[in-house]
Amino acid sequence: MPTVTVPDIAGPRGHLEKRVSIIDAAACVFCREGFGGTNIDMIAAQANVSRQTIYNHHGDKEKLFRAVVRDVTERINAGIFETLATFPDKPVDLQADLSTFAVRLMRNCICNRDGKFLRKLIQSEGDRYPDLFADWRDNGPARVWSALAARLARLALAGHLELDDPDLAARQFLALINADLQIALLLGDDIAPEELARSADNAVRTFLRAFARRS
Amino acid sequence: MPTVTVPDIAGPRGHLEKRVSIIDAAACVFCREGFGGTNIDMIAAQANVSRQTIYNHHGDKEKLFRAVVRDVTERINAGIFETLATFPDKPVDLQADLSTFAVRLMRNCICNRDGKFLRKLIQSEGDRYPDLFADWRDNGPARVWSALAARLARLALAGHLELDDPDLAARQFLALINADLQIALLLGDDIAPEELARSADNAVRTFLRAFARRS
DNA sequence: GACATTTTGGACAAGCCCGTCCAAAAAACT
DNA sequence: AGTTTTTTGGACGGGCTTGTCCAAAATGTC
Repeated sequence: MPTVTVPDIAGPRGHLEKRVSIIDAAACVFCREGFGGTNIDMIAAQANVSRQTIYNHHGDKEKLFRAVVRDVTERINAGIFETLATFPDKPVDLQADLSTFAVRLMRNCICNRDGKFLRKLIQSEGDRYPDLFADWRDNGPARVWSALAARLARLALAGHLELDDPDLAARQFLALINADLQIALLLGDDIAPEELARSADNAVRTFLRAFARRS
Repeated sequence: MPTVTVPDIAGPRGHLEKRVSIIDAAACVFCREGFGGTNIDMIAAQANVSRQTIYNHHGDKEKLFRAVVRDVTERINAGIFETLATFPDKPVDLQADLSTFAVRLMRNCICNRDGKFLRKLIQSEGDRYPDLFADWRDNGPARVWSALAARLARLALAGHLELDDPDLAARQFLALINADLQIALLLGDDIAPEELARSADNAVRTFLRAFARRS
């Protein structure tokens, strides 16, 4: 009986190393070329692996794609909540503390490779594979917003902010952070650290103009 | 000598009707499927035209794509500046006037089919055809920002706003407008008018909290 | 060193799609 | 009606890609 290499979630028992190397390379190529523009040979070359090995591990172009998406979304979600944990609950200098927090959020979650990939993928393949992103759609942004909203509400309770609607404030905080970077993000350029800092500073200044407690 | 149908900008003298019908259908399909995922037969079917006719008119898949992009960007730019002309220079009720202006901007320029298409295309094919969007990149957002900034500066001069940096304010105005709609825009959902109005209202309220002249 | 598992590279069939050619039909024009 | 232009549909070659098969090589395990 031919040992069919079942692409289980746990993996057969093949070398994990190759497995992740393939997913990594696939993410890279899929992101650059899109699903339709990618062919397996590109991925094989990028991963330094024979084409057959890819089929052994993942069985199918679409299955591979799904595996990549799962991988990326998980990593992104983890990164976001990790960064949210560094929110300045006891701020010394509200402007400065929120600003560095914003920079962290951008750097770790939005401007990095995974963030770029997810945005691109959701927009280009979102309607073709609705189920693929359904999970992210339901559990991604909404949970981030409410987590951030909770932190902002605490700041309001502590007397630092004046908020009517913490959820709205959270969304607007994130929107302002993106204000100066939208085109760069759209075009996929990378962003210099100073630019990032400047943009976060602008965002937080406006945010506080709107929501800081009037003295 | 075989009359080579040159795909000049002015068109040979073939039926304009077919010409635009093709470009329209192509925009539709390219938007849905991406460049790589589109095949000419889909476009032919959608346009009720034989495949050969498409080749007669536009000669090439890539040329057709470029024509579509040119078409869409032109229409978008025109729409934006048309809408910018309706900016409330003499506001009666600042909140209400800016809010309806924001709604117009969203409806006419960002949430419509062309807006969706351009965003999707820039993100998915932006790096493969850099020259295609170079024009938009240089003349699109920057000019919109400065036009909007000029309008905001006028409001400031008239005593309605307090602005340090009108350009920054313009970017942040646009960012706030998008705050509540980001996911819907990313996923390509259409947005109910009431939702649009509510979101514009939220954005303008926060914008004015930050920038309205302190009484 | 012997055995089991994985990986490799290359060959291969099947399918898809682009772009071309062509002759017949339709439409537009005079 | 007669002529010119455009459109149509179908056939076709060539290229590329996916996924499979297989035997040889590499790698790891006991």
